Amino acid sequence: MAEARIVDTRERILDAGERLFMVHGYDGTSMRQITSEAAVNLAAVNYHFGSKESLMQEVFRRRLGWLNSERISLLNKLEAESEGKPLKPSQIVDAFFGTLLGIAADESRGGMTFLRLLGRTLTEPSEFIRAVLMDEYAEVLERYKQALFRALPDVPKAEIVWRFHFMLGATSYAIAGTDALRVITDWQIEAEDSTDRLDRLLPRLMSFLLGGLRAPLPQFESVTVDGK
Amino acid sequence: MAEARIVDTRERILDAGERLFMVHGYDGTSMRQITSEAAVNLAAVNYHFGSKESLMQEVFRRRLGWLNSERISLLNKLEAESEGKPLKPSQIVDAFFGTLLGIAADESRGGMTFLRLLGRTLTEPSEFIRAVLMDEYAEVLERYKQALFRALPDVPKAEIVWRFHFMLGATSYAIAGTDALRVITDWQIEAEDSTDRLDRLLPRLMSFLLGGLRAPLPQFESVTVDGK
DNA sequence: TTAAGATTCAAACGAACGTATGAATTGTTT
DNA sequence: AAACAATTCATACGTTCGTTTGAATCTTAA
Repeated sequence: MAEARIVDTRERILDAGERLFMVHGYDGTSMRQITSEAAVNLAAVNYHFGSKESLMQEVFRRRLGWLNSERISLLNKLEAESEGKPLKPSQIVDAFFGTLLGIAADESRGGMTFLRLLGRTLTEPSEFIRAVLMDEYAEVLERYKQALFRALPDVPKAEIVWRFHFMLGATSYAIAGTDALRVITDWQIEAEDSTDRLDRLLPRLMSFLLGGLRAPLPQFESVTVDGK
Repeated sequence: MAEARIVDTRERILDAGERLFMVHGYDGTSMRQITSEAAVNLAAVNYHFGSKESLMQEVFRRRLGWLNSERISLLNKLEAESEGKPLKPSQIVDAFFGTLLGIAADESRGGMTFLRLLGRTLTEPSEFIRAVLMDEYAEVLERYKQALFRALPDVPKAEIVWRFHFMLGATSYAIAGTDALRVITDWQIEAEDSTDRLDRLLPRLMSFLLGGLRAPLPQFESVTVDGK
């Protein structure tokens, strides 16, 4: 069976690349590491994907395609059910970030490995990676932005955009930095095993995000660094 | 004057490294790029710093030393003034994140360049970089964590730790990703010039962070993705 | 069974990497 | 001015990088 072999090789490369890019970053990962971990020949990456950059693109495309179409159809469903009335902010936030966090427990969608790769990549403004993310994300972000505008008609649009931005940051960091911060500090987050921690991350994060989204609007006059 | 020359060379290297590490990351930046931008000889980095890794360490140490001692003394001052009573959460958040954001407008402390480097580095779990950050950050994080515990005696400590974590993420992303997200989407955040945007970032972020910090506690039972 | 196509393989390519060296230059001290 | 130390410089070292190549192997189909 030729197809099985091809798929195996391609997917083994994608899996290895996903994991290694997550741990060491794009520039910190070599083709030899990838092909070695995937147990394929060095030339296989260039044969199947063309180049290292194309491999990175495919690593993202494989996961983001599903994630974002899921987000879109979830939003469509919510809006269909609401019959023209604005959605609740919590519904929107839940749909966007809940779908994302749901990947953590689903190894077939990339699991924590892909989530952490995505989290760290959002702060790496490498030119071609930004292009890939922009390509995959533009439509989804626009749809959710508009939904939030309708859900919060009294909040200035600029403020909503910023707070969406902050929510993305808190989330991406909550995922990507989970281990990093635990090492940076020696915080003992009580005795939660890792599945417990994961189960509880979503409600914890959601409370935080909604609290931030619905916070009182800032006052811009006479603001100083020391808060006086 | 020999000293002036030494300092010039060292600082030019540090400045160039800071900027290039911010743009391209550690692995994506070569010594030849750094020495070329700094207009010094290729061997100067190894002469003055010993290695590329040591240079990276020094780039952080140069800025984090001041930042964190500032944070500590600010907290000391606040606690001295409060005469044993717990601080207000907003004071603590202001002291920690306000000091950080204050760097943005202060070129002599690194400005936006260093802030964005710091932001993107927190999601890069490279071994030796983590060690540097841990070294510089451990004391400050512990002090502020304890202050938050006292300020919010009714909130479980694990919850506070998580929310501090989320706040760090929102902030780091707000800084590091400012341009990235503006490119990912084509959001027009009205007609604010960049200094206006910077002036308003702090109050905007602070409102969001405090809203998240003081949000209702999450309910862990029967939580589903769609929030029903 | 055999020809054609798809995939894997070992080996090599030039380029760029971080680092080291020893001579040349500059600055300081006597 | 001479001796000494500190710094800069051009150059080269050995490695590793991403990519390419052409032969070998495997799969599919006539």
